[in-house]
Amino acid sequence: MTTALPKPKKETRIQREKREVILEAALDVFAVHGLRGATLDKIAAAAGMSKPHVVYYFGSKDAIYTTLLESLLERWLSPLKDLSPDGDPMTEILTYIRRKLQMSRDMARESKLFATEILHGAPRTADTLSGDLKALVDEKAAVIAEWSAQGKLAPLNPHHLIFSIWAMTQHYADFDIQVRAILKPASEDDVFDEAEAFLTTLFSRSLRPEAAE
Amino acid sequence: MTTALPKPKKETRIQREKREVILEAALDVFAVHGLRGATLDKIAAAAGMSKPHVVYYFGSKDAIYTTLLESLLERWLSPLKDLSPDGDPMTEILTYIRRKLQMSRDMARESKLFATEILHGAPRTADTLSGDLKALVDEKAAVIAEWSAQGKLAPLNPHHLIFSIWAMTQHYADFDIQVRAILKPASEDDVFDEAEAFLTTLFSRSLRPEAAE
DNA sequence: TCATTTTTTGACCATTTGGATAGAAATGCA
DNA sequence: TGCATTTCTATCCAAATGGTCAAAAAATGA
Repeated sequence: MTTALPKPKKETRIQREKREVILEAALDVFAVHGLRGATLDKIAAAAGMSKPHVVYYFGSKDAIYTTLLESLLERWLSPLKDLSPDGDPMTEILTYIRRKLQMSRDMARESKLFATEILHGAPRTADTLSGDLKALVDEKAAVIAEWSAQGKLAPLNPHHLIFSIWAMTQHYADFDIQVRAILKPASEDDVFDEAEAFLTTLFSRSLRPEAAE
Repeated sequence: MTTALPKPKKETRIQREKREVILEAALDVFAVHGLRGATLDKIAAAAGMSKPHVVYYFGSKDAIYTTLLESLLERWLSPLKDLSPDGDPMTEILTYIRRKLQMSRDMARESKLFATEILHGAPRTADTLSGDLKALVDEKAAVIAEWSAQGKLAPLNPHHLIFSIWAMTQHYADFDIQVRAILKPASEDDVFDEAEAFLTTLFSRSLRPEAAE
């Protein structure tokens, strides 16, 4: 993001493209090897350019990693942001689950990137977690709690409900190796179709207002 | 590693103790930094001995990691192994969930170790996953399916049920940083007590026979 | 066109790190 | 006690790796 103060200096087309190629290649490498396991050589090879060239565009391996994390965060959280207090409660939550599962299917590398980061202590995401992310989750948890209070959903701890949706949907991306080793599915799609049916059943049974005891 | 053929050579007490100290220290380091991020120096420092000494007992960093993985696997899977076809279905499953959650509380480092391993492609666990683990899961899934067929549980894809239990319980160990950043709990225990209540409610509602639609 | 800027890389460097060597200290055993 | 084995570490080495440098090649603009 150009600070625009000394030199607005529009980013050239070639710069935008090269940075994009590097980020794409780095995502591949980081998702498989993690930050420490990824090397500039591997990233450069995956991007089809020399190592100094990669450094020329980003300055350091760490900068690539940080840039990736930041640029993905927005897209990563958008399904939760879209959960609307004005919609039908059950529909809103089931839609959120489906969209999150869809992201595990389409953005498995990104999911693994975040998972590794948090697993290793989130050294460069800690602020976001207890700042923006906490605020977002608290806001949506309040929406869900309100739905429960109005009798539109069975009562269920809303924070843990959100955690459980994260855990279960991301599981299919982060631990895909294990899931596939056990299910031995004919196609990748089978897993996600089954998962969607399972999650829909699980949560609709638990959240139907009559389900309360 | 003595091949044990020419000399059975009973392991001395000091050997057993030192190896134990090293494994304990290595678990600390691997859980935080992953295989690549962990260095022999860090492990040696954590174990309170010199680097060559660590190598003397295990031969290589990789050997320590592999030994850890193997020696933990048994304990890791024991709660699922104990799920008995002869017990009360709902009790068996809720007990399994509670024991698995207990393990996330007491063995967070081990959970992170496995998570990182699988996340990065399970290069040295792939055989176990599609062999012993698959067999175990298939066996227990069959038990659950049978319970459903007998009308003792609401029908629910048993494989995905097991996945969901893994995902949700391990989430509290693997992503503890994120969970704590959002909940800001007064004590660690609060999180797990809430989680146990949540999971019990979620699964008992979904599995009660009447819950089927 | 030709000077200037940007893009690209081969060669190189310093640090980190896994691990080997050799020998010192401790221990066990006759 | 004295020899053999085990335990332990200081030191060193080679490979891997993040990053620099100088200079070539390509693009840009007057």
